[in-house]
Order: sequence, then C-alpha cells, then structure tokens
Amino acid sequence: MSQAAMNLLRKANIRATTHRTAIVRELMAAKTPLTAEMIHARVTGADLVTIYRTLEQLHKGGIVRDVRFKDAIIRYEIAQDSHHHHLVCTKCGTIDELPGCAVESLEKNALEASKRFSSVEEHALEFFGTCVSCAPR
Amino acid sequence: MSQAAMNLLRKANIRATTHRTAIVRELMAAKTPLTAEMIHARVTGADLVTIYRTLEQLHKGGIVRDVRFKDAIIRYEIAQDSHHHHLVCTKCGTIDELPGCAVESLEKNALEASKRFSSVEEHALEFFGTCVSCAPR
DNA sequence: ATAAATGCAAAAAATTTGCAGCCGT
DNA sequence: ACGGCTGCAAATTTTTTGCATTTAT
Repeated sequence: MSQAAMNLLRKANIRATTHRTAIVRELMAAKTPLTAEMIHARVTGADLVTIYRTLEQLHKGGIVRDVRFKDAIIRYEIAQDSHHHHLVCTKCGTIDELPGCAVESLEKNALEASKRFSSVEEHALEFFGTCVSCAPR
Repeated sequence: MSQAAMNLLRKANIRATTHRTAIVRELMAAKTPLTAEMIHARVTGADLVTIYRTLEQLHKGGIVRDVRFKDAIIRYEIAQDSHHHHLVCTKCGTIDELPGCAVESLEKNALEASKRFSSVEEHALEFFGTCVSCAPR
C-alpha cells in the first residue's frame, strides 16, 4: 500500500516522510486528478503548505503531472499511470478517464506546422461535455 | 477597426461601450491569447475589474473563448477565429498558433470510450515544447 | 551536527463581490 | 428616471514565501 508510494518517492530521491507518503498514497488511490485542497482534506495532520510544497517536488521529480480543466485550479495525478486524457462534465464536474491517446501524430504535425519551434515535448488535451446524469431528457 | 468590434458586441446583445469596444479591439488585434492583466495594460482608463467583468460577458456571449496553458492564468482569444490550438515554449513562453484541428475524430472516440457521458461539446488541446531561440545548440 | 521537512503567519497573485455614483437612452 | 456600466474598496481563492522549530540521517 504505502510501500508503493515510498518506492516512488525514493526513486525520485525525495525523502519518504509520513506526510509525503500519505500524499502519494492518496494520489495513487484517486480515480481522478486531485487539487491541493482535496489532498489536504484526505491527509490529516499535514498543513496545506506542506501539500503545496510536496506537490511541487513530486512534479519536479516526475512523480505527478498536472492537469488543467476549465477552472484556474491545478490538479495532479500520478505520472506513472499511462498517458491519457479526461472527459469533464461542464455541469457537475464528473470526470472520466479516457483510455490511451492518439495525439502522437498530431504532435508531429504541430511541430511541422510551426516554424518557430524545434521540439514538442508535451501536450494537454481535455474534453468537455455533459454526463448522462446531467443530460436533459 | 472598432467597427468590427462593435458589430461583434451588438450581435451578442452586449452594449458597445467605449471600454468594451476597446477590449474587443485589442483581442482582435492580438496574435496570441491575452490575460486580463495584458488587456488592462493595453486599454487605458478601464479598471481591471471592468476587464474581468467584460471578459465574463464576452465569454458568455460567445465572443471569446478561454485558453489555459501551464500557469493558473486564464487567457482569452476571439472565438470567431477558426478553431485552432497553440504551441507554447516552456522556457520563454513564446506562443505559436497552429493551423486547423484534427481532433474531431478523437472527440467522437472520447465519447465512445466513456460510458458515463452523453455528449462532448468542447475540447482543449495545447502543445508544449521548446522554441528555436530557447533550444540548446 | 547538518541539512531537510514542517507549521504558522503573512504575503502575493488572480479573481470576485458590494456598493455608490455615473452615463446613456 | 431607469437600468446598465464603471470605479473603488474590500473580500475570496489559490498559491507562494519567510522564518523559526522540529526531525531525520
């Protein structure tokens, strides 16, 4: 359980303290990306500042990646999970994780289309729609 | 010049005041999405609050769309411009606008892959890389 | 003992809200 | 005059920074 979280931390040369391990554990257990506030609510005892500082380190260490939806709040998810995208309900916020990603070729196209860039390393793709419970019928 | 801006506003039933017209004019002239702060710097006399309130209305009225990059700042661009995506330099922030979009089919795939959604109305796709001036050589 | 980790308080940055006055129709 | 538009001040929200204390190696 926590063992996997600790391994991730050690691999990134980040000391596996109690708080950090708990934070990574929550991220691993989550089915959707989490905000700092959400993690704070799930990890008792850790100050919100610690959450932010830990997330920053996890991000630099490549343990988590950041996700942006329509609000201006940063969400995080475990980066080791296979690269994927999300589908977000614009009414209730329900989040679905989509399997796989077919953007690789688009990434190549993007680079070819731009005269001013020499490489594309990353992309962010999110879908917004209406989930079945919010759909009018 | 401002005529086009006023037309856009009228079409959305938003009163074409001096500030609003100037805000839309700046957005139309910009080659990249603008933040509220950037617009504030370009439209003299208008309070930053007015910029925010205007952008909210423009967004609701379908005149602008919002764009998110890696920071937590909301950017806006004219929505009537053909749907496209951006390539952003992670080092210096240079922004390139990419022509066209081939995500339509992915959108269909997204919907098919999700059991909990009944429609996909929108997507956000941004590419992050390194521009030629930032590339090591 | 040395460097890192944490909490608390405060600051900063982005955005929103309340309210009173102004302005156009 | 009426309702919408705006500015100013203040509040909120999210995130960052400073500093002193605790903790781990």
